[in-house]
Amino acid sequence: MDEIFGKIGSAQTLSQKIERRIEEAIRQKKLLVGAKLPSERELCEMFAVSRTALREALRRLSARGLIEIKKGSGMYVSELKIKDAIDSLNLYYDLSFDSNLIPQIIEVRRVFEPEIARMAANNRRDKDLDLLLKNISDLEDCDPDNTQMEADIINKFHLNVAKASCNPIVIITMEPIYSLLPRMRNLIYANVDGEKDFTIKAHRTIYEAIRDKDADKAFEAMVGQINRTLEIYTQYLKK
Amino acid sequence: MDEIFGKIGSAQTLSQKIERRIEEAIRQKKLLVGAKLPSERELCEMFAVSRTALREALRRLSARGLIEIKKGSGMYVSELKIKDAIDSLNLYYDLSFDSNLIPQIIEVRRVFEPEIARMAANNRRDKDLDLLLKNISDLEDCDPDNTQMEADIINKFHLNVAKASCNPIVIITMEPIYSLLPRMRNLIYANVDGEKDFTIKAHRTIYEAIRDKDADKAFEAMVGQINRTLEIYTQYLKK
DNA sequence: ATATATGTTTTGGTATGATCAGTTTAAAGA
DNA sequence: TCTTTAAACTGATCATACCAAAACATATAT
Repeated sequence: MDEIFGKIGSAQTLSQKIERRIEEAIRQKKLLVGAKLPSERELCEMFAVSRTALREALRRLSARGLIEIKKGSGMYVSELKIKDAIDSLNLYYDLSFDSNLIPQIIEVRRVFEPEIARMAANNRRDKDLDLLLKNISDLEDCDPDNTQMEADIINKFHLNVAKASCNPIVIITMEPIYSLLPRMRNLIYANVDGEKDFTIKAHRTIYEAIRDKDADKAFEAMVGQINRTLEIYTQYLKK
Repeated sequence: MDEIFGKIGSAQTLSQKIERRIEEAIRQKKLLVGAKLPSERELCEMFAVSRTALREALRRLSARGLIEIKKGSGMYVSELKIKDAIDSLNLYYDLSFDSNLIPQIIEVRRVFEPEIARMAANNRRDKDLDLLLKNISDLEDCDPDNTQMEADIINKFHLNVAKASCNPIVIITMEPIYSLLPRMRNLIYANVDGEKDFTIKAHRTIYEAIRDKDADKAFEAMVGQINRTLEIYTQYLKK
C-alpha cells in the first residue's frame, strides 16, 4: 500500500487550474459570448484563491483571446476572432519562416483554389460579385510601383472568391493560408514585368465565370492563375 | 499650446508594455530560443516595475507559447511549436462550431480530401504507411459497441493521410477540421449498421493506393469514402 | 422635467513584503 | 571520489494597501 504517500501536489500550477476551469466553462457554453464574469474579488471567494493566482489565470485567458478585460467595467467572455488564431500562426512563421514552405503553399493553393472557385460559381450571391469587381478595379488603379498594395489586393480577390463560396468552413480554412501570402509577395510577385496585366486578365476571367455560374470555367481559370504563380516562382528560383 | 495638458497615461496597461518589449526582443532574435531570461527579481529591477506587473506579462507570454516557465529553475525562450498555432485554430473552430455547419464540413472534405489523398500517394514515406496500417487494424480490433473510439480511429486515419502528404500547410489546414469530427460522430456514424465493414474496406483501398503510389486510385477511393459519409448524413437528416 | 455637474462606488491595475515549494548548486561527510 | 545534506535561488501563492478608469447615483442648474 504505497499509495498512502501518493502525490498530493499536482504538476499543474494553481493558476493553470483556474484557467482550465474557466476555459472549459467557455468551451461548454456555460459561459456565453458577451457574458460578464463575476468581479475579481468575487471570483477569488468562489475559487477560494488569492487575487494573484486568479489574476494570472485571467491574464492568460485574455492573452489567448478568450476573455476581454475592461478596466473599471469588468471581464467579459469575448468572441474568439479568427484573427487571434492567425496571429498565433503568423508569430510562428515569423520565428521559424522557412522558404521551403513557399512551394508547399502554392501546391495547396493549386489543389484547393480551383475547387473553391467552382463552389463560388455555384453559390455566389450578387453582392459577392460587387466585391470581386471592386478588387479588380482597385488593382487596375493601383500605383504600379506599390507592389505591396498590389499583392494585398490580389490576396483580397482570392479571399473574396473563397467568401463567394458561401461556405464558412472554406473561409476559415483558407484565411490562415492567405495570411501567409504577404510574406511571399516581395519574394516573387514584384520581380516580373507585365505580370500585373496578366493577373488582371485572369481575375477578370475568373470573375466572369463566377458571375455566369459557369463552374467548370471558373475551375479552369483558377487553375491557370495558380499555375502562373507556380511558373513565376520556378523562374525566380533559377536566379 | 494645448499640448501642455496632453495625455500622460497611456491606453496600454503597464504589463502589456512589458509583454511587448519582451515579445519584440524575441521576434528580433535578440533573445534566442533556449535563452534563459533573467530571474523575476532581476527583471523587476531592470524594468523598474513591481513583480505583479512583470509576472502578469510573463504569464501572457507563456500562455502564447513564447516562453516556458520552469518553477525553481527559470524562464526560457521557447521554440514556438506549430502545435501552439494549431491549438489556437482548434479552439476557434471549437467555439464557432454549429451543427448547421455539418453539411458544409462534409462539402469541404469532399472537395479537399481526395486531392490530399493524391498528394499522399505521391509523397508518402514508408513510416506513413505504418501509421495508416495501424489505424486500420485498430479499427478492426475495436469493440463494435464503442462507437466513440471507432470514430476517433477513423478520424486519425484521415489525419494520417493528410500527414502522409508531407505538406505541413495541408496539416495546418485540415487538423482543425478533423478536430471537429468527433462532435459529429454520434450524430451520424453510430446510426448505421454494417458501416464499419464498409469503412474498413474503403480505408484498405485508400491505403493500398497510397502504398502503391497510385495517385488517381487514391483520389477515387477517397471520393467514394466521403460520398458515403454524405449519403449517411443525408439519410440521417430524413429521420 | 431635463440636462449637466459632482461625488461615491465598483472594477481592474500596480506596488510591497512575506511565505511556500520545487531546482540547482555547493558544501560536508563517508 | 562519490553520496548525502544543506543552503541558495527560482518561481508560486498569499495578504494588504493603494491607484486609476468606468459606472452609477445624487444633486444642482437650466
